[in-house]
Amino acid sequence: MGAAGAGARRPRTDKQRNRAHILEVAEEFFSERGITGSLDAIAKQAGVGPGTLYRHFPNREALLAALLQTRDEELVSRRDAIRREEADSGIALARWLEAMGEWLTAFDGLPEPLRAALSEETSPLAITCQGFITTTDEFLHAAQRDGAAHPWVRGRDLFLTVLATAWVRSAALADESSPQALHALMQSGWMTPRTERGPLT
Amino acid sequence: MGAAGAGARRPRTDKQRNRAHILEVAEEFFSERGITGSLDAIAKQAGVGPGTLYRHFPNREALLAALLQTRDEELVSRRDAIRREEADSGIALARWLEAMGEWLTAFDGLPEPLRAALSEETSPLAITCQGFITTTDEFLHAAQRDGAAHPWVRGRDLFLTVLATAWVRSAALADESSPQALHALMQSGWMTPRTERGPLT
DNA sequence: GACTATACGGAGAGGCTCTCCGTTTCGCCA
DNA sequence: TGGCGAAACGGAGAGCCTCTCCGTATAGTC
Repeated sequence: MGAAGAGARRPRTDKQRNRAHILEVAEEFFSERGITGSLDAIAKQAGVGPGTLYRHFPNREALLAALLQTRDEELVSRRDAIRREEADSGIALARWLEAMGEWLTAFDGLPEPLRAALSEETSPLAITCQGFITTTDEFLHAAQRDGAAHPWVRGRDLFLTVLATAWVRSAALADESSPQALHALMQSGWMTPRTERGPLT
Repeated sequence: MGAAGAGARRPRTDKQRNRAHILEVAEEFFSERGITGSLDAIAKQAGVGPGTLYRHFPNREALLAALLQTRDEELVSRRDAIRREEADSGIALARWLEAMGEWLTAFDGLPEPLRAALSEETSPLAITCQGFITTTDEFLHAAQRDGAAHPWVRGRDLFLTVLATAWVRSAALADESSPQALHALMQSGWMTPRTERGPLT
């Protein structure tokens, strides 16, 4: 089973090698200087021509999407871990939102293209976002069933809030207590007053 | 009184005319296409050379700051109106935050440079932001005195929240009810439960 | 080892920001 | 009203970026 066609050639090894190497270099590049650096510079540092880079990844968004795929899988693992470990649905939701927030700090400037992708259909990043929203909805519905979250909140809104919070973080960092404050603000926005429930820390 | 020096020449009329005309064109340009358009295109449309534009406004941020000054004054008027008209400090704060949010939609893409300006000292936009934060603090302190706002919130955090909300709005607009939802989320973040107080609409 | 599909590389087109300097225009004063 | 010097103009162009095109090199197959 599985041989698509007898005439199909095995893909060239240099292609795969180049792709992998470009990704390595881009990962380091974006991590250190943010996602707005020059793609030609990445190609040069990877020792390939610009044409090669653009053939593998037709634009910055595509390159970014490929880089995020690995991290995306890590986030899926965290999601499963939370599901497994956390009995309290409110805390589970809080942990999931926090995990997404951390994921969004992988590269400086990451929130921007994700926001842009949300408005477009044909973006590889849009699929990632949609997955996040779906998962958020699952955690949220559980929390709402248990009365831990306001019933009028939706997963999409929570995702947007986390995204926006990640976006302001770089400005907030100038003031050391702002990140916590924003986190608290956001949390007290969706969370119901925990009168009958234990402290959430 | 006030003649700085006897040798001071009156500024050239073409200079002032050009400056005003560039601002007119830029206002329209930014309003229609967002703030990321080509500055050279603005110069061309204004009928001046690029050199002239850049002599008046050394970079995009300076041009933006000049454009915002007029609108800034309008916001100051609204602030004064709120102070004059609104007795309930909680509602006053809510109205002020809403006014800032509207102000931030003047041009598509405006939140981004403002966030960037927050991290820098030498930006003309930073002064504007600082003014907003100060005013927010005033409304907030009054609201906190009256028990309408949580005591742990700070003006800076509220400003950042409004800024972030304005930033996600373009993505949120894809879904028509998101803006309201985000607004509600944010508001229930800083507002204390209004048990003893009238409904806020 | 030859043959062909496949991928590579880099020159370069087109666009943007911003600068520099020769030329023009304006305000002042006689 | 005319001349003069300061002030402003304008556009060529340097430098950087994204992305394309096509002649050349190379991997896989037989």
